[in-house]
Parts: sequence; C-alpha cells; structure tokens
Amino acid sequence: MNKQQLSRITSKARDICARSGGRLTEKRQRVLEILLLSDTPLSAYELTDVYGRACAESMPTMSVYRILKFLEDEHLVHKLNSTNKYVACAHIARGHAHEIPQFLICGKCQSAKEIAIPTSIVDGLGKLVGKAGYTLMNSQLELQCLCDQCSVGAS
Amino acid sequence: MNKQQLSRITSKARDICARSGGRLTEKRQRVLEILLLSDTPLSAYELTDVYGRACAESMPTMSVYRILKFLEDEHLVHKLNSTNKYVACAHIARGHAHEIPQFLICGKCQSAKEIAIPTSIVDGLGKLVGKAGYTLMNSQLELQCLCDQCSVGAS
DNA sequence: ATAAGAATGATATGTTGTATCATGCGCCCC
DNA sequence: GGGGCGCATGATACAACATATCATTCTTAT
Repeated sequence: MNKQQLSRITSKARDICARSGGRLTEKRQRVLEILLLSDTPLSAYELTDVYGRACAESMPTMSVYRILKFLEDEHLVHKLNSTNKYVACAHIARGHAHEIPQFLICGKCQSAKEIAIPTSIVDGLGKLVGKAGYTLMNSQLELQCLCDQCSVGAS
Repeated sequence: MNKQQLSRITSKARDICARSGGRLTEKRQRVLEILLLSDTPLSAYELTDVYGRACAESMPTMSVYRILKFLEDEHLVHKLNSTNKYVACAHIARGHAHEIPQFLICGKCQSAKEIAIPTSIVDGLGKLVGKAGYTLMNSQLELQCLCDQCSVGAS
C-alpha cells in the first residue's frame, strides 16, 4: 500500500468517525495505519511494540486497548477471536458496508483475508441453526486455511 | 444425564483412550464427567473450582490444562476459541466420528450445542475460499446464536 | 524389587484483558 | 481569551487465561 492509498483510507476513516460523533485522533490514526500496513494481524501488545518503535514515544498498552475498542466500534478494525489479534477492516475505502466480517486465516504465514460470504451460504447456515433450536445472531467466521503462496512453497 | 448414561459414555471414552495407547485415569475421567454434566462450557479455572468442590481434594490448574489437552487430543473434549471454554464432545457414546466440530453458542445462557454442518455447505465454503486464493483446512465454526428457550423468555 | 516411563504436583512466568483513578487537551460559551 | 466541561490518554493495579520447567508419585514390565 502506498502513501496515497493510505491517506485516502485514513481520510475516509476520519469521515466515518465524524459521522458517529467520534474523532480520529493522531494516536488512533497511527494505530489504524499500523494495522493497515501490517501483513498479519497484530495483538494489542505487538501493536504497543510497533507503535513504540515507529513513533519514538511509546503508548501504554491500556491505551492501545482503548483505541482498538474505539476503532472496533467504528467498524474500522476487527478482532480475530481465534488468535486474539486485530486487523484493519478491508472495506474502509469503499462504501464500508459493514456486514459481519468473515476471515480466512493462513495457518502458516498468519495472513488474514477478509471476505464476503454469499447470502446463500449464510441462509443455509441459518436454516440449519434453526433446526437445531437456535437463532443465528452475528457470526464472524474465522476459517483456518492455507494461502496459495504457502501452499506452493509447502513441504 | 443419568448415572447409567454417564458410565456408558465414560466406558466408551476409556476404550477410545486405550485404542490410542492412552489411559483414562480417575482424574481425567472426573474432569470429563464434570464437563459432561455441565449445562455450559467451562473455563480451565472454573473446572478447577468445580473439581475442588466436587472431589474434596483439589487439583492445580496446571493439571487441569494438561488433562484438557489430553482429552482434546483424544477428541473427547473441544475448546471454544471464542470464549476460551471447554465442552465435552457430544459424540462420544455413538461411533464418535470426529469430524471438525461446529458449535452454536447461546449469547444469553451460554449453552453450546455441537452440530454437524452438511457437506453441501462445507463444500460451498471450500469453493469460496478457493476463489479467494486460500485452501480450507480444519475449521471449527462457532456461531453466535440465541437458543429457543432464551428467545421465548426474551424481553 | 527395580528401572523406565507416564501422570501429576508445585512454582514461576508469560500473555491477554479490564478496572480505576489521575492527568492532559480541545472546544464551547460567554 | 479565561473558565469550565467532556473526551482522550496515562499510570497503576490486578484478573483471567495459558505455558514452561523441574520435582514427585504412580504404573507397569521385566
């Protein structure tokens, strides 16, 4: 991602925050940028480290958690429950229709790709769940995968 | 679950362990029984508490983790990643064909139901994942739901 | 009986996350 | 532009979840 793309996204993110009455402060923006630029999801403590190295002055982890919570509430960041790590939302630039995010997580390189699951599959799941006596609420799927690059180089 | 059912399951579990060269010791069996009898998934520390209250002498949490790992390796217990809690496998008694388990988790009463996802849906997901440049590996789905009982009583 | 290996205990520490109170900083109103 | 209000951040403590490591006990085979 180049600088121009990055600034376009953060600018959009700023708008999104503004619409909900929030503010994308410099620190919040930096955290978001770190996630946008990272190849892999990062834990709150990894973010603390990267922030400290990138920004000269460091940030207490508590603040990182608070900022992550803010960014999650704005749907700018998602948390991967299976790994306790955080990723930037892949859809900030365009419309940013925040349906439930779904992720493919590579078990080898840890990359995570945010994808859309078609209605047909979600509906199928919904029916199944109904038959089992449950009602489907929000469900962020995290599918354990192998990415093509890691497949190719695999032993 | 009555005593007879419980002993049938633990006996089956003993067989399963034996076949893989493991041993279902008394402590391992007790941990499994606690999970079998529990209405909801339990964390390792909750298990420690219950064990201590049920068995007069307590067990260090470290041992609970080790026992859980053993039981997981035998596919007698599953871990819910979204809540960091553990459940007994629902299929010990019958054939115990351990495919990837899938769970419906009630957001209100925390009950978790283990279900089977039909091949059609899994295949659909697999194709989708393939198009995104990934290969689906093991994927334990944990779907956030509301169970019918909680729906009825809901506000 | 005894040695080997498995299971468990004890202790320490690492990782993830929350609670709470203090401090700083921007913004609005007059 | 000073004063005060509210949001953002810092600092500190601690809770919850999990692993590492070495010691001890129990099983089992010979």
